[in-house]
Amino acid sequence: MAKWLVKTEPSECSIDDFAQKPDASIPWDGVRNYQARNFLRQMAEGDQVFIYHASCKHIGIAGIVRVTKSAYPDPAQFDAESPYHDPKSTHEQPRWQAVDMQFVKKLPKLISLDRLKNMDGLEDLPLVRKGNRLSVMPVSEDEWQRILG
DNA sequence: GCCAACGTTGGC
DNA sequence: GCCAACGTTGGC
Repeated sequence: MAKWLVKTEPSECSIDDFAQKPDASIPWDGVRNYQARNFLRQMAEGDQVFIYHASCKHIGIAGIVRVTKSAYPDPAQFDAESPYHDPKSTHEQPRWQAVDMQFVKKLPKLISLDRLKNMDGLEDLPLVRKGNRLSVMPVSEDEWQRILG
């Protein structure tokens, strides 16, 4: 079972939004980057995912969710009213995918970006590399355990 | 296919 | 709010 990390602005969707509806599957949509999309496509039901809070006061990994539905066409791409609308996308050949995710747990204490940067064994994690903007990335089992450890 | 211009991300 | 880094767009 693979492990992942996704970035989010907590003002948009935070770990608390998942925690408030622990039984609900929440769509993870709006990914509009090809590399991130390709990782979304690889997600399988049951995969665990770190929720990373970005562009906010307390930056870092805030909790864990799991994939409840693997990739399907992101409805927002067809919605002309949506900020995620993509006029070049068609139902026949949708460009963008979404997955559904469900709450697993909130970490007792947020793991800050600063701590992640100073942790051994995370050198290959795109998150801590300078200038990296990838919003969906794989996390190896070893990296996952080091982060939780 | 190149690359300059532009837009976005995201830490600080 | 600033700005470095990066991705995308579009003219040529």
